[in-house]
Amino acid sequence: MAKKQESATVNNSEARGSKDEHEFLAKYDVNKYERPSVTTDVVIFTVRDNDLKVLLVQRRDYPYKDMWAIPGGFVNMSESLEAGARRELEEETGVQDVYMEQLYTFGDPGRDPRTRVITVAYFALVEARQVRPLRAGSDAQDANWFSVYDLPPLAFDHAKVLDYALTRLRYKLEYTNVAFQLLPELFTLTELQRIYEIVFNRPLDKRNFRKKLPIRTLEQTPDPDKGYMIEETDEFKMEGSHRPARLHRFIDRVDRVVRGFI
Amino acid sequence: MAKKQESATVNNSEARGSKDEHEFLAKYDVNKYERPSVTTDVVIFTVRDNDLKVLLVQRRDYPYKDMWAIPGGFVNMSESLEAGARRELEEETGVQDVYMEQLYTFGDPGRDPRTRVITVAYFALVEARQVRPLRAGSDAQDANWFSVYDLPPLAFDHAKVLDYALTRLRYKLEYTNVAFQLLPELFTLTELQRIYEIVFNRPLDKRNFRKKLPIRTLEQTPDPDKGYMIEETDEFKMEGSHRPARLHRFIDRVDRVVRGFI
DNA sequence: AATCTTAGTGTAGAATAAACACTTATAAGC
DNA sequence: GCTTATAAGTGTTTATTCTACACTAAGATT
Repeated sequence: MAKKQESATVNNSEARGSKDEHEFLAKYDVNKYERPSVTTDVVIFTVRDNDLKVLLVQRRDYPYKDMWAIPGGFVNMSESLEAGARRELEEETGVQDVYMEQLYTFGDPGRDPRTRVITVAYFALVEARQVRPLRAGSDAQDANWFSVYDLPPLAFDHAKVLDYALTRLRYKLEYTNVAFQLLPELFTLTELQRIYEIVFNRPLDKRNFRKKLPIRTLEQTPDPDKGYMIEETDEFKMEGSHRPARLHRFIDRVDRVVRGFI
Repeated sequence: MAKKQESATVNNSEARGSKDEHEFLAKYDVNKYERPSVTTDVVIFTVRDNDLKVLLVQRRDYPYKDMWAIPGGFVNMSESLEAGARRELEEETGVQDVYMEQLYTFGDPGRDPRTRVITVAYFALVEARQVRPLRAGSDAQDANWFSVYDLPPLAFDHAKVLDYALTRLRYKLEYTNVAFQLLPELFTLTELQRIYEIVFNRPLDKRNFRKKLPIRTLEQTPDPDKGYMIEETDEFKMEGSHRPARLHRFIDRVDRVVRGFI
C-alpha cells in the first residue's frame, strides 16, 4: 500500500498544472456553497494534587456567557487544524511540545446558537509543573483547572466533548505509554502507578503493575532491545521519613503503542 | 459524570434566552471570520469475491480530473456531519441503515488547490449483496469497487485517508463485532472466518477462531445471557459437493465492544 | 533503640492463547 | 451403489498471561 501511495503522488503532480486545470481553477467560485465556521477546541488534561484536572475557561460573552467551556477558537485559513489547536493550547498554558491528538469532530447544527459551527476537538496531556499560572484570554474572564470528577455546568455540548475525551484518555493509557506525558523526566514507579490510578479512578496492585512494566535495570546485561520502555537510574527520591524510591526514566519520549500495557 | 451533564443542560437553558443574549446575538456578525469549506467523505468498504473492496469514484472535473477519489461532498448547513456522510453513502450505493463511524478530520491547508477544504472522513461497512449496481454521480464520470490491496493512484490526500480507514477497520474488527455488517443475516462460520481473514490478510486457525465466538447452540439450555453474540439456526447451507454448513445469526444486530473478540 | 512510613519483591492457581489432525456429511463420477 | 473429492466440524495439550496476596528493606523521627 505504501508503494501505491507513492505512485499516487507522482501521478498527481502530472495531472495537475495542465492548461485545462488552470482555466478551471480560475473560474472556480469559492462562494458557491455557504460555509460553516470551523473551530478547534483542546481538552487539556493534567494530573495534580492526586487528581485528574482539565483546563476550562469562563466565557466573557454570549452565548453561554459566564459559563465554563473548553478552550478553543476559530481556525486560521493558513494554519493546519493541529497548528490551530496547538496555538490555543500554548495561549492557555504557555507550554510547547506537548502530546496532543485529534479526538473527534462535533458538528451538529444548533450546537452553537450563532451559526453553524463545526468543532474539531483535540486532547492534550501536559505535565503539571510545566504549566505557567493561568491567565484569562481575550474571550475568557477566567481560566482554571477543574477535577474531571467535579465539573461545573459546561457551555455548548462541551460536557459531551469532555466525556469523549476522558474515555479516549483512559483508552490510550491502557495500551500506550502516553502516561509519561504527565510525569517529569525522572519519576518513581509509585508516581507512575498513581497516574494510572487517578485516571482510571481505581486502585491497582503494586506488584502486578510493576511486573508489566518493561524496565531495564542497571545491572542487567542490556538484552539487545527486549522492548524496554523504562530504565532505572542510579538516583533516588529522598523525601519523607521512609525508604527512598528509585527514580526511573522513559527510554525514548516517543509515544508508542504497547498492547496491553496495563 | 452523567449527572454533571444533566445539570449542565438545565443550566444552559437558564443562561440562554436572556434579554442581553438576544441583543448580543442580533449584533453577531457571521462573516467576521473567513471560513473554510467543509466536506464529508465516506470510505465505503465491502467484502466481495474473497477480497476487501473500497468504493471509489472517478472525478469528472478538476482538480485531479479523471483520477479516482473517495466519494464525498459539501456539508449542507442544516444537516449534521453524519447525515451528510449518510447522504453521500446512499447516493453512491443505494443502501440505508449501514454501519458508519467518524474516522478522522483532514484539514491541512493546500490539500485542495481550490480553497481551504476541511474533510470530515467517515468509514462505512456495507453488505455486498445489498449494494445496487454502481452508477456515476453528478461529479463523477464513473464509480467502481477496488481491492484495497490493488488501488489506483488517488486524488487529493485520499491515499492517506484510505490508509487510515483500513487501519481503523482492522482495529475495529479485532475488538468489536462489526464484522456482521459485512455479512447477510444468515451466514456460516466459515464465511465469518473468511471476513476476518480477508480484512487481516492472513489465515486464521479454524478451531481457535470458533472457540472464541460466543455461540448459543440449539440444544444448550439458554444460560441467562452468558454473553452470547451468535446463535445457531436449524438451517444449513447446501452448496457444493461437501458437508453442508450450519447457518448462524447475530443475536442482536447492534455493534458491541467485545474485548479481544478475535 | 524503637517506631513509623513507603519501597520493593515472588509464587501458586486460574484463565487464556496457541498449536495441531482426524472424522463427518454431502455431491459427483464411475 | 461404491469410490472420491471437498469443505464442515470437533478436543486436547502446552505455553503464556493474569490475578490474588504478605512480608522484608531502608531511611526519618522520636
